[in-house]
Amino acid sequence: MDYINDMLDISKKKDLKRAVHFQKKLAFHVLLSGTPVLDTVLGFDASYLEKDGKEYIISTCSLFERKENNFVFWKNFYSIDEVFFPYIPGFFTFREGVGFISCWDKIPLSVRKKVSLIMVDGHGIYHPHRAGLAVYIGIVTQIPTIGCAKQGFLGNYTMPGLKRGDRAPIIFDDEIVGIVLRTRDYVKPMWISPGHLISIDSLSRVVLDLTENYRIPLPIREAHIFSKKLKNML
DNA sequence: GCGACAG
DNA sequence: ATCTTGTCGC
Ligand SMILES: [Mg+2]
Repeated sequence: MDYINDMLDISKKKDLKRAVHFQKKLAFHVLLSGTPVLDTVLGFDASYLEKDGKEYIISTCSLFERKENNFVFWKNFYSIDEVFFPYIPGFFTFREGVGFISCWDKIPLSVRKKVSLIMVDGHGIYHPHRAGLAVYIGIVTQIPTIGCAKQGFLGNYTMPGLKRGDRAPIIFDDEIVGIVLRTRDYVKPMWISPGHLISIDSLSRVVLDLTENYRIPLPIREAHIFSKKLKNML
């Protein structure tokens, strides 16, 4: 099946019935194993803008490379597209997935193939059909992907301890689908779940390695700042 | 049926 | 996500 064109078509037609079916198929192909190598990490985020009654999404991909024991900014990419699909919890892929595909297209193949991990501002398998935005991106790119959300969603979880590194499992449909992870002392935690090609056990190690002075993982934070900067320049 | 509900 | 300045607290 054509994950890209099918998703784009569903998004443009706002076809929720097909969207549900699409997500169920997506979930079937998720692989919850693997510990990604952290060489080049990509962070994805987006911001929105209204112009002449039309809504546009400003999508950004920020790349960081590991040098020794820390990550150094490499380069940014962006795209701007009109969006038709509204924000509906549980159908985020059909809104921001469109932006990701567009931005990913801007990245040269030589750069793309260096990416060893993708971090997404949203959920992975912690989703009604175990097919959040991070799952979609992971399956389309076939690169290990992690969903890093700023808020919880469905299911059950308890809040972790107050220190960086403290965590608690997220349970949905009687299964552990991710973790609530404290990335900074005394600061609101992050809700982390696998997108594709990564195990739940390796989630905390990877996310903590990419968060030091801020709550949000470095690549996602940079993508967020960059998309807003672009927006304010238009 | 009602309310909650990633960004 | 977006509309928005200063301000309080860890
Ligand atoms: Mg975002």
